Amino acid sequence: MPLAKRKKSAKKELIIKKASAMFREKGYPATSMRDLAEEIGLEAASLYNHIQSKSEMLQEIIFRTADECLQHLESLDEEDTNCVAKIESLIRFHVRMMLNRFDDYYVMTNEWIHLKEPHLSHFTGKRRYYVQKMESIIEAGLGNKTTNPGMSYTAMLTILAAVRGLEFWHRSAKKIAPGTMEDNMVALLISGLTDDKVFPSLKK
Amino acid sequence: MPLAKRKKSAKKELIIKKASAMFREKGYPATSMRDLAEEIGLEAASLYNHIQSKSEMLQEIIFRTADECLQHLESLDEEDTNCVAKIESLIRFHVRMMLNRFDDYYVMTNEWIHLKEPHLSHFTGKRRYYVQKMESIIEAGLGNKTTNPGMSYTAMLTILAAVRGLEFWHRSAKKIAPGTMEDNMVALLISGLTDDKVFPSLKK
DNA sequence: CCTACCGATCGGTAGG
DNA sequence: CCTACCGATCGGTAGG
Repeated sequence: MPLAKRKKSAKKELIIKKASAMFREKGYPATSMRDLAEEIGLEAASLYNHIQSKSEMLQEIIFRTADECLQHLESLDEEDTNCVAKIESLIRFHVRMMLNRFDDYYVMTNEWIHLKEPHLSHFTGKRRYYVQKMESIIEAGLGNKTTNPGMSYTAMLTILAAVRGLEFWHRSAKKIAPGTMEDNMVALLISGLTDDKVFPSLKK
Repeated sequence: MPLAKRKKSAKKELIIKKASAMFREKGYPATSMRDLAEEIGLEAASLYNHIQSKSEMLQEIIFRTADECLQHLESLDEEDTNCVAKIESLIRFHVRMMLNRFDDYYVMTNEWIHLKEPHLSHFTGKRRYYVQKMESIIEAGLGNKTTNPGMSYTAMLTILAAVRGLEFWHRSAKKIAPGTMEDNMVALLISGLTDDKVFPSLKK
């Protein structure tokens, strides 16, 4: 790729990165292209030399991040570890995404409603696929004779929600170290799934 | 109160209820007063005979709901049940708020960022008070010799986040009944807190 | 990459 | 409760 094109592409990445931070901070509809341009040091009109539109940026942020999650899920399939280990891997992956890729992950989980069709359906379709697969991994971990109906669904929702809730920890003074937080989440959520009082049939 | 005033106040409540539903569905900044007016069957200008401004509606929705949560927390103090029962009561209260008062609860937890000062600080102050009190209840439930640092904080975050995550269940086909969902959440989150492998010192 | 500008839409007001 | 309208701001384009 010629130098000029590589530079332009690098600038596009910078713009999208700043956009992700602002979408996270103020929400997509409340972020104006003029705010974004100022943050970067351009006039608003100049942004359009690098990006197509505001909505295109939202799409890029969300689908890139979603595809990373899907890729991790597929890679889990190829491992031959037991199901509890797979659930732990899922928790750790999402916690790390939330910590290391805070803006992108937050925008994906909170701003996807502002996608326009057909991208909105495209996203919800991918998400439906992801959560179903995740639920089936949890279900396999619980064994055949689960006591409560819909518990694998509840657990899947709770894990994803718990990670999303780390937003408040991220915003706060952060008295707890990232590694400790990750371990705490695993302990709390896995122990709930491996507690014999709730799930007497769990295969350890 | 004279009849005319009572009627006007009832219409205000109707407007705020519709506003809550729209703020939840599309987000506060993406909801226009013209959309809201159309939903109710008025011209946009006529809304201002009943409400002061768009932001005033957001404030009313959020602070009313927040005060209900605070009131429940204070009432917990007066009970002399043990700490695990208090945690269970907290979980059940929030799950029910999420189910029965979906729009208001969702707007409070997701749209508070769009409050203007001084209301924004007012809200974050109340929330800080709430979560600290909630954390101290959980900490008391864990006993003095908790194994992991910051576990009561993690548990508090996880409980609140898990309830917020019920949004996806609410949007979905709802194969699981509300009562079952509530029981599942309690089982999953409480068992995590009462698991001797994680918390050997828990006072039951 | 900027100046200049477009049509559309926003929250809200005046006046009846 | 409506008509008519305000200034501000939005995403985006033309033309250089």
